[in-house]
Amino acid sequence: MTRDDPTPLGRRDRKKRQTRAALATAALRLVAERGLDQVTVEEISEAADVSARTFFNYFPTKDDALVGDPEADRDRALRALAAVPPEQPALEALRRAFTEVVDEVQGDAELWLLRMRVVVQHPVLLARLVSGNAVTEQALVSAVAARTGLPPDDAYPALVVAVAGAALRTSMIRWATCDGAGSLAALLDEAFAAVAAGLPDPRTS
Amino acid sequence: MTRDDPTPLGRRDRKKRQTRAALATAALRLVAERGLDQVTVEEISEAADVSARTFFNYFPTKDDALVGDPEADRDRALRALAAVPPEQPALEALRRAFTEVVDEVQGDAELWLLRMRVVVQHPVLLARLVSGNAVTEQALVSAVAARTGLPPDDAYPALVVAVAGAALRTSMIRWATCDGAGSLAALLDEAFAAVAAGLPDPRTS
DNA sequence: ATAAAACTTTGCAGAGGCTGCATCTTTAGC
DNA sequence: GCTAAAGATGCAGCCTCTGCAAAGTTTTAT
Repeated sequence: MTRDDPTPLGRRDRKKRQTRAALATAALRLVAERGLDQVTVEEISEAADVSARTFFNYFPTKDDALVGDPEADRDRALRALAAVPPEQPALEALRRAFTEVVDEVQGDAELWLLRMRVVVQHPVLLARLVSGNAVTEQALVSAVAARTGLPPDDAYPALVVAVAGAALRTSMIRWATCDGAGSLAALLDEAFAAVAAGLPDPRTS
Repeated sequence: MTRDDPTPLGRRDRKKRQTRAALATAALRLVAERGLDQVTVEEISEAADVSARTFFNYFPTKDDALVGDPEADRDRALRALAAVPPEQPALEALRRAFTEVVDEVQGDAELWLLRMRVVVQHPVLLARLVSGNAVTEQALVSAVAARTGLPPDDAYPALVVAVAGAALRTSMIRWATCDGAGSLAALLDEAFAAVAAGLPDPRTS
């Protein structure tokens, strides 16, 4: 009758995840209430019931506690991208890869809505959210270059990835400003459709 | 025989510009040599022959000394955008606005090549370069919304602006990685043409 | 020319972000 | 249980950035 534990993690790793989550949510909650500069690391740590020093064992920066875990998202996106058959055009492949990420986001809607609210009110963080993608972006560019077989100095891979990223970003912001009403995936599809159509001026439609 | 001074600035403003430029170039040079974390504000200030305290009278942040003057670029872009007749589609209007900015960049090629080299090696700065645009972007979104007459909650303006920004960013990085060989304006036009065509997969052409 | 006004530079003190190191506690594996 | 690895904590210290007040300099008005 003993089922496989869905999480083969020991108590130690469980506690780590727990502490990390506690710090992240405490940070988001406090910053949402008071603003970025009115919250110190010490206050965040206290809210999560750990020492201030421990905070920096989990996040290299105060900001990093607010923007989530870009590495996880990157891995997810890369795996999803690799799963799309190479015959598919790059833009469509990226749309599918991002759909994966977007599903994850909508699964944690509560958390992500709070996060996006905080992020749009503090452009420094928006920057950080994008720069977390700077690493991601490079990986995606390489993947696209490989799948299209283009020479490594071609402009296309970097351009598609950057544009697709722009579509994802605006979709997420739009989703958050509507307080999560509606499907994020649908917004993303709309955005990608508009891009694939060459962004025609809507007046002339 | 007294000609009009081409710069109607007093000695005070001239010195301010001079100091600002000295700080910015010193910062870029030092960071290019040693890396972002191996340069302190005190060293930058010393290289520019002012006190460390004065540095912060010019730039709110060490990073800000490296990314240039986004406000100036924003104003230029907005003015250029306003000058494009409203019948032109939004994407084309943005292309022309950015051409203005790009001309300015290529005018200061030396400085901008150094800046881009520094920026690509420090994603945090890339972030800052983009976030300087976060303010710019909002202004551009409003301008596009106004010129297209779309409802303020429409997704289109934010999407075109973000995508156009992505095209600008990748073009500038591409230009810098080729050490400024070739015309930045030409690269930008290529990128915008690809976007306007819907980013078709280059293999199927 | 001179004095007042306006602005800049600078030093100082201090808060907060962040790191390295040593120590102590908890957990995992035997 | 015992030992070794890993995490948590405290502490000292550097750096970024800000407010304040004391110079010093440029501009303006007389």
